[in-house]
Amino acid sequence: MSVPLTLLGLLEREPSHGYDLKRDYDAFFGRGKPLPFGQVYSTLSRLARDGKVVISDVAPGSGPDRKRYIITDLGATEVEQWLTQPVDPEPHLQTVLFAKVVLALMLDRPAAEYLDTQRRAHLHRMRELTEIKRAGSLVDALLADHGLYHLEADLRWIEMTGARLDALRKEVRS
Amino acid sequence: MSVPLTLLGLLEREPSHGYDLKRDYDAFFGRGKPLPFGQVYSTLSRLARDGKVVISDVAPGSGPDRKRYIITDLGATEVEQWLTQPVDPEPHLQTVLFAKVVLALMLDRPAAEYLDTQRRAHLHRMRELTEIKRAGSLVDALLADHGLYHLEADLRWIEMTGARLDALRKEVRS
DNA sequence: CGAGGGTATACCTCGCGTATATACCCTCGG
DNA sequence: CCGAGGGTATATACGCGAGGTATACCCTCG
Repeated sequence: MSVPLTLLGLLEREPSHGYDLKRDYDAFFGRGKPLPFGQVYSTLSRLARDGKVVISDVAPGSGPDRKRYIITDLGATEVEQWLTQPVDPEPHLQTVLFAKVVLALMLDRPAAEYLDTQRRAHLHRMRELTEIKRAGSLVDALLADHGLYHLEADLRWIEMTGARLDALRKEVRS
Repeated sequence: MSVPLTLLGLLEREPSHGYDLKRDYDAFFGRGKPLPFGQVYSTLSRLARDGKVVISDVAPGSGPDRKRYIITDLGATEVEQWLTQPVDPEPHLQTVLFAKVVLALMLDRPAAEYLDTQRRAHLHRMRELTEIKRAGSLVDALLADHGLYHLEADLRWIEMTGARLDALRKEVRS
């Protein structure tokens, strides 16, 4: 998810310190997978080392001193480029599902059954996501839809692969 | 892509040594992203450390001595479980695309333009994948289809998100 | 005074990648 | 025909970032 750039982006809103950044990150991007503290601070120190943020001042708060980080011009440029440049769309033709199917065929396991199990797991998760979408905010709905679309994509692929298992087995066993 | 389990799976076919494993991996799963040597050997030593493979013998070949690795019962069990259990379907509602859109809205950037750029990049890659699918083997076609389905999923999401930018901005700015 | 929350650091393991070492084989110029 | 390079097979060493756990520190409040 590119934690460094996300934190830089949050810092471009306003200067902040580690703990608050973690909270903001969790609120906007965490979605059930909170950012570990260790990663916040190690990322911040790498950003500081590379001149993308600087420590503006150190203020006593409740607990250890807070270090307020400010984004630099270099950091702002980096955020700008990251936002401007598109994500590289599916650059490596690799997927765990495919690896499992190929290995199952190599090892003479029931690949069709495995695909079926996977299909059920996908359908189950789709029901969960549908519920999240129904009950949640707009953000929840958008993220749930993203998941749903991709799960549908997987399902289509599972169907197609299931229909070609015999041919695939021949290609893999050579 | 779970390199450790893929290598374990290849080792279940027959005992082998690092170099050959790398070649098999590249042939079946690499797809333009070859496995670096360093990762092969460090993964193998972790597998050995954890008792999932053992070194059966050391034989001179052309070059340094080859260490032949054999999968253990523990390792075979692990492969079995990995193949049997479905991949966890989209467990964390997180995506770089979403993060970029949210940050663009926070920072008052033209999110709609960014989405448009992303759409073009996706369409471009889809043409590439279509060509790969047309020209390649069955394996290539399956992997290309996987990519294509997921790119379509992204496109749908991009369209929907583009249509909801105003509402999303309100939710993010609060 | 002790519990709990805010805030930070230290440290560990992986994944991933580059660079280097080592041994053998082939070829080609002197 | 010999030896110096160059290619290939095989392995190790090292470096960096991601991700996560454990711990230290200090304040507040019951």
